[in-house]
Amino acid sequence: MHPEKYPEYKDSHIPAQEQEILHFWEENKIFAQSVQSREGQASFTFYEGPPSANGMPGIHHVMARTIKDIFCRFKTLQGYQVKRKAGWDTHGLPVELSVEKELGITKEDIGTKISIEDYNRKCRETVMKYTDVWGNLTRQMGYWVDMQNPYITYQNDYIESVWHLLKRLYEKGLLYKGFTVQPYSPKAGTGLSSHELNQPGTYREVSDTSITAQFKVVSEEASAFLFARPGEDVRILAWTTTPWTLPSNGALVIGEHLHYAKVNTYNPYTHLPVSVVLAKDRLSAYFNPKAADQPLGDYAPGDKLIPYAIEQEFLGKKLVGLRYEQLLPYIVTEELQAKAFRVIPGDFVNTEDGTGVVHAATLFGGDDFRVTRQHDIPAVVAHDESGNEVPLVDKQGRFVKEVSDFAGRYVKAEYERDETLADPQYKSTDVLIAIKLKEENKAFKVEKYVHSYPHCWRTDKPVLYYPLDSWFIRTTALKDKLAELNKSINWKPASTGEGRFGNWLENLVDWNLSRQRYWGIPLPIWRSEDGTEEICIGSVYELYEEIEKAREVGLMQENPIGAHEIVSEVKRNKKGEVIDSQVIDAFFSPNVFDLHRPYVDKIVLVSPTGQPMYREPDLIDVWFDSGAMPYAQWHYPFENEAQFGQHFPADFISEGVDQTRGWFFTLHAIAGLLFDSVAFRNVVSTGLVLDAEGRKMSKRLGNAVDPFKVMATYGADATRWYMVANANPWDNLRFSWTTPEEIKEGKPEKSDKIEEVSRRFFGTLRNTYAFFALYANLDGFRFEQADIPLSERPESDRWIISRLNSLIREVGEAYQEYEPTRAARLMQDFTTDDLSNWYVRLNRKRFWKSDYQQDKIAAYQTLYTCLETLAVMMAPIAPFYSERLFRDLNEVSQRQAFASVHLAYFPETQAEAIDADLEQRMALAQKISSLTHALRKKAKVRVRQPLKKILVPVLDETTKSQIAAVSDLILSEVNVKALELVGDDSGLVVKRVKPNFKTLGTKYKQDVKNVVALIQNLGKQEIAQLERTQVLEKEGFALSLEDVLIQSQEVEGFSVESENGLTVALDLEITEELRAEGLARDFVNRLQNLRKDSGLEVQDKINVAVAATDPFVQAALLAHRDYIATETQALELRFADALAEGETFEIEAFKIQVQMQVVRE
RNA sequence: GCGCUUGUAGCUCAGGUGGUUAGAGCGCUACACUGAUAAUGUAGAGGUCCGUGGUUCAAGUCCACGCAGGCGCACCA
Repeated sequence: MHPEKYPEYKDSHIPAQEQEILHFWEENKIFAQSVQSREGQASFTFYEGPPSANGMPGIHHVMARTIKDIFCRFKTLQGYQVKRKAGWDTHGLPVELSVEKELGITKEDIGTKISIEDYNRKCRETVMKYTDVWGNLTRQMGYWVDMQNPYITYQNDYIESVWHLLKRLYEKGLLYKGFTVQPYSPKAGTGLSSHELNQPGTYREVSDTSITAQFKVVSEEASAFLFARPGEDVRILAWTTTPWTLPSNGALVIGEHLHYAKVNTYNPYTHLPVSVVLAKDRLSAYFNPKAADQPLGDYAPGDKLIPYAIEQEFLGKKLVGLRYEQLLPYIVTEELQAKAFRVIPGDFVNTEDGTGVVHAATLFGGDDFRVTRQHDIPAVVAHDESGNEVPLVDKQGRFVKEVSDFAGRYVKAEYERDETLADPQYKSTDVLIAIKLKEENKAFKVEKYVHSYPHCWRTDKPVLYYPLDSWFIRTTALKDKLAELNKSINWKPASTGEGRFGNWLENLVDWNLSRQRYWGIPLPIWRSEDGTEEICIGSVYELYEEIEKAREVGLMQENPIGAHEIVSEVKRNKKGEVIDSQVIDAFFSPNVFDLHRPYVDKIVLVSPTGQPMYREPDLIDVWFDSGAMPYAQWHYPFENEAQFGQHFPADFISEGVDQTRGWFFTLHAIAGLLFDSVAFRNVVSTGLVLDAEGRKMSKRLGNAVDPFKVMATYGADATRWYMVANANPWDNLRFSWTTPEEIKEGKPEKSDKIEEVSRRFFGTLRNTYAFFALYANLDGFRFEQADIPLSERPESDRWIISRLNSLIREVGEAYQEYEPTRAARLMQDFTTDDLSNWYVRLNRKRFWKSDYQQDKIAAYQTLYTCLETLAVMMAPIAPFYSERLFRDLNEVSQRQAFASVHLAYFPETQAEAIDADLEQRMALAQKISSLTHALRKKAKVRVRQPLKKILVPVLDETTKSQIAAVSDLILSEVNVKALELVGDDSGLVVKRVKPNFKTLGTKYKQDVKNVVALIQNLGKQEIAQLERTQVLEKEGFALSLEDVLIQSQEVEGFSVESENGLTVALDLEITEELRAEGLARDFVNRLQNLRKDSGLEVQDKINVAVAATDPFVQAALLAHRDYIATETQALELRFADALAEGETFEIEAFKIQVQMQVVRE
């Protein structure tokens, strides 16, 4: 059984309708069907970037998920099988912070007030706090993703896959232990996160000893330009506020584009002549201008004023590569001599203070570390007893023994005990270093300097930037490959791929995996205490086996991971005695063992030489978790190997642009490093959703938009459509809408774009459907007849079908190219402009007037086809209304075998139905109609008044025949009797020429202006001559026909309108005959209104009596009696002298009495 | 600071490879239409194309330098 009638809706509440559709989907498992029905077809792989269920979803999630949904649905319509597994990101700092907030604790309390065990248990509970809300959002917005079997990053299977990947990296030599330079508090013995460093009060004004040191330039070929005479002492000046880093100096950094100067002067401490190099902008800080004119030779040691002379100036890049002598040679190695002590460029150098030259100590500064790495400058290091490389300052903040002069001394006075500081003889290390440098002619200036410096929030002591152990993935080793692979990825927008992502890859540094935290995937590496032996565990079973080894040597009492189950086969004789027993197999059965901390920390393994090995305490970066999802979501390689193979790499992913260095990178890196492949082929990076003022949405500002509220007001479709159609997904979206409360309060000045979409697009589409349903139901049209061939349908039908097919092609291409905005706008324009405003408006009469014959059926079929096709094409963006529309149509017609639009197939373009010429003709018809309307308006002649003719001057034959073909359409649209095309020969057309700049520009260059003036002043004869002979000589210029555009802009004797070269003239003369017809039409109009006001149904018949005194009116009505009767469905139109009762119509100056009676059958 | 991105009408956005009158929708104003009617159509007003300089016969479009907003990076997830 299927319905006979198309549903007609009165006063429909859209969100409620969407609820109905949700129920339909759920009851009939449409989502599951949309996947199952594509079984065996090519698969289209989509990866869901896991959201953290730890926070509430915002409106931007609707944006991101709409984009994901669109392409998954589109590909399904194309016949691909699109599985989409949901996922949850469950680890990481935000979870920890929210737990700490909830419990009112800090990181400090972990291990004391709360055990790691309890803390992690709390994290596990908290992280899924909002899953219900997320589930609701997913459902409400119509986002189809498989929430039944999501991957969850904290699950053991997931962790095991991650471990497997880490082990593979380890085996390839891509996982190593190194260090990063981080803020470090020697007194607390711990690194500080930037979070901790951003606490109020950590940055304080302190007064430090600052030293401007002299670095002696090595005289060689590259530096020859600096040496004015043999044996000259040339030194580069560099300034530091941390003198304790000077023994570790490895390079000097300059700004390539900064200006530097070489100055001849004397050292203020040793009084020796010296030539120093520093930034030109900094000269005034080091030299007194009063001494500028003083001859160098006049200087005597001890003089207050030290003379100086600027010898030469140059750009910083000239200094790059120069070598200098090591300042404090405590550590001397061949490698250092070969590679270090060079001038290198750095983009962070400025001339606000110092000398414009920055001293770099690889291990004691973030910039220093980065810039020296980039230029392959080795770090200055000592060695401990085990031969490991160690920095020149130990973890307590003291110089190591190699720094002989200061061995064992704290590098900062603040670290000393109070008694030590109380000693009047005490001199800080900074000061001692300054003294030493002064004595050795290596200091140019020493002074106290007040600046802001970070302090540890726990000990109040200054922090050091210090190298701390970290585990890294050697991404730099495969940098080129990653960049190469990136080129094959289709990025939307392309600039994110080439620019943001491409640059990131170019400047890639090794990926620091280490996090000193509690809730995350533990690094599966066990190490002996001396660091000489280590093992990386790649599976739960491997861990089991290693524990067994440890158990054998007594390091572990039991094996918490699992057990081998020994299965024995025992044979007994009849008496029940054992005659044979045999171990036939051993199965490993894992225990329920949480792979998180603290449990894994308790596991001690044994090295091949018998040393105990302890787990490296770090957790891994949660970004590795999410980057591992292509593998770990399937528990690959332990299970689902085939599944994985089929679904790698992804065809499509999409996330916010802020994920560029996040998920996009980690996916790419892991796939590139381990699988020599991209992880995704197409990626749409979406922009941000901002508030109406362009500010970022945040809880703090209170401008966050609640997605549920928006959808409850306008429904998911309008919200989705608005987001897609309004701007490209990669542009930021200014989300503007008016809440129901604001409407009540009356805030009309705020624009509401969702409402606009809802009304303008969905409203029009609903109206168009309602129009169709109304008449189709009356006529019983159920699309039972065969399709009427296009050739037998009228021009306007063929036109809209042609437009529809063009639309199918364009929309298909737009989706295919991941341009959803283009697709949405195309469909929107088609619906409002072509379908509703032109096709339906022009063809209304065919639906309600004529008999139920071929022409009418053609009209129904045409409109039906447009609506149905539109429903399928818009389904990816507006899954709800498209479903409603499709089902409302299809339930009656049963044309398609699908219960849901989402099971249907994307329409194919019928190339033969596209008629470019027809589309051009119709465009002309639209333009001419519009111009005619404009003329009527100007003359204040109402549309119901028929007019005699319109004149259209046309010069070329193609346009002529095109207009002729659509003249009937135009005439009925504008209510004019005739359309006359006037050609060249009529003598009515006045021609105008416009310069064609494209040809003129290349031909005349500078003379263009003169030629243009010439062309604009061409007379009638000259234009005619140019047309005839193709050329015209005037004032020395040889014009050819292609240099001008000829247009007919006027018609003699008529008022005209023109646009883009098309001109229309309207004959405004109204004959008596026309006037009578106009009156009849007005009469019909009034009568129709009366019918409607009286509440008659469309199909009701009436009898009409008219009393009109004026002879003109009588004659007019009589002459058009049949017309009036047909239009108004009057069975009888009777004329009377006077009527006792009834309505009075006022038309022009006439009063007409009318009585109307319904005819009941 | 570095990198990416955006800036066009009151609002939201279009404006291949440079071509002279810069467009659309909404909003506003006026008018029209009235068997799609809590719809619809037509027209009008509304622009320093962020600024400055340059290239060019010609710049919203190309180049340089700025200004403003947004995002990312600066070892934060």
